[in-house]
Amino acid sequence: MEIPPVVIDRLPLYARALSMLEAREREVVSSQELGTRLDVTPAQIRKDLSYFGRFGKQGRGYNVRKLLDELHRILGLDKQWRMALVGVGKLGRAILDYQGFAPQGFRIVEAFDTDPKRIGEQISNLTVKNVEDLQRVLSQNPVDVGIVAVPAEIAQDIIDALIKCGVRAILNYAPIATRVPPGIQMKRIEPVLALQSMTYYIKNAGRPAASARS
Amino acid sequence: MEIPPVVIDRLPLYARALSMLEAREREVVSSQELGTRLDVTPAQIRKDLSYFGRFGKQGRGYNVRKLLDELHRILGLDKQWRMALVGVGKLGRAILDYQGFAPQGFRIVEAFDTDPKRIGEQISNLTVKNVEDLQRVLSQNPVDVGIVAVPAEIAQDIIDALIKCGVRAILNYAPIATRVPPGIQMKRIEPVLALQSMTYYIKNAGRPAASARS
DNA sequence: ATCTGTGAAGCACTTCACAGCG
DNA sequence: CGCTGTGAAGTGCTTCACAGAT
Repeated sequence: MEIPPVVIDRLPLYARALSMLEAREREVVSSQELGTRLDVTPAQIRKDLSYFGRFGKQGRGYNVRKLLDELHRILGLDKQWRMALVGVGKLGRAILDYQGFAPQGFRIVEAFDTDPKRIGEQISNLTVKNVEDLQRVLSQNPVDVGIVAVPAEIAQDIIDALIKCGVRAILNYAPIATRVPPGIQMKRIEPVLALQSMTYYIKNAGRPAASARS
Repeated sequence: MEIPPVVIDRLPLYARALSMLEAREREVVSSQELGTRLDVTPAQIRKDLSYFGRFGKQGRGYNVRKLLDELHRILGLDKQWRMALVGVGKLGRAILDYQGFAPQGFRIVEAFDTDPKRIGEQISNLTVKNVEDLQRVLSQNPVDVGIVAVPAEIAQDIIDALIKCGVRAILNYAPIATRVPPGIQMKRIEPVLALQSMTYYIKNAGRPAASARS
């Protein structure tokens, strides 16, 4: 069955909410309650889950632990994922420092750059390697995901190189439209675009006066 | 007229591509070419633009400069936008350091934290202030946008406080579902969720063998 | 000849509403 | 009685296809 991409995008959201409930030792949750927490309609949640099976009990709701396990399995979150970072400028360093990936099973195991000043440098237990060695390094020790944190001008080349090395998913921080062949996943992280669409909605509201508002 | 939100989300993308073309002194571009660069169908681009007016010339295409100006006006990018950052941990510092906001007219003019060790610290020309003074500081000198880079546990409280201070748009880096009242814009930056949905598609492909691939 | 602007058709996603199970 | 699972209805977005402008 072909599952709508938006559904796949919501599953991690559900998984995260369930993790939180599990940490609080909640045993059961209804689509109603989950929906209120996540700002998603209960019908949406039930429909989304129904693409994958029947995980609930009528009259009761969903067993938190069981549903979380199912979602992890469905999303492939029951494995460790190896990632390579390309670009260790300011942004790249912040990504290496970020404590949010590892607890979810995403480990950065290689870091690359083009700048001779950075190559060889030790950051967060990794030695920065030359991008020219990307192919050699990754063919000996493949990774699943590439994280791109290079200037826009070279982002497409880096992405092409990563894909040649067998990377199947790319998390792209470079602010530019890039293309990947079919079958390769890519998601962009674009704070500026996010801001630029929000301004559309707030541009006419007028900044609140310096005095007002409680 | 009510414009589909997805349309608004694409406009900044068009604007960015046009900026690039303008920098290369391109005068005219067709929906066809723009679409190829951005991986959007030409019909989509024409339809999107048609919500706002008639900007093209039949048989020729769009004047790059003129269309870019129109998009800037439509999106409210012809102004400067004042932003306040809350949370100056590792992530917050990286955001303060980020060179991508200012050139697009987005300036971080205040930084707040709860940690006494950080309050008073000078980072990137800003003095970190106490979150308890948020209300006082922002009522004297309002900002348009709040950037939230605090731990998940306090993100909702911070968001509520920002909205009380007249902030109308929020860029949220905290990994948690939060709610905003109607009329307030919020976009989330969630690299982990992005990874967790991509794994669904690649989980069965099998990691390439250590030797293979050219 | 080329490329826009746009109704109409088509497709994808969401919500409804209720049968059926616990 | 409460809540799931799900066809069917409804909504919103995308693509088609072509009239019309240059």
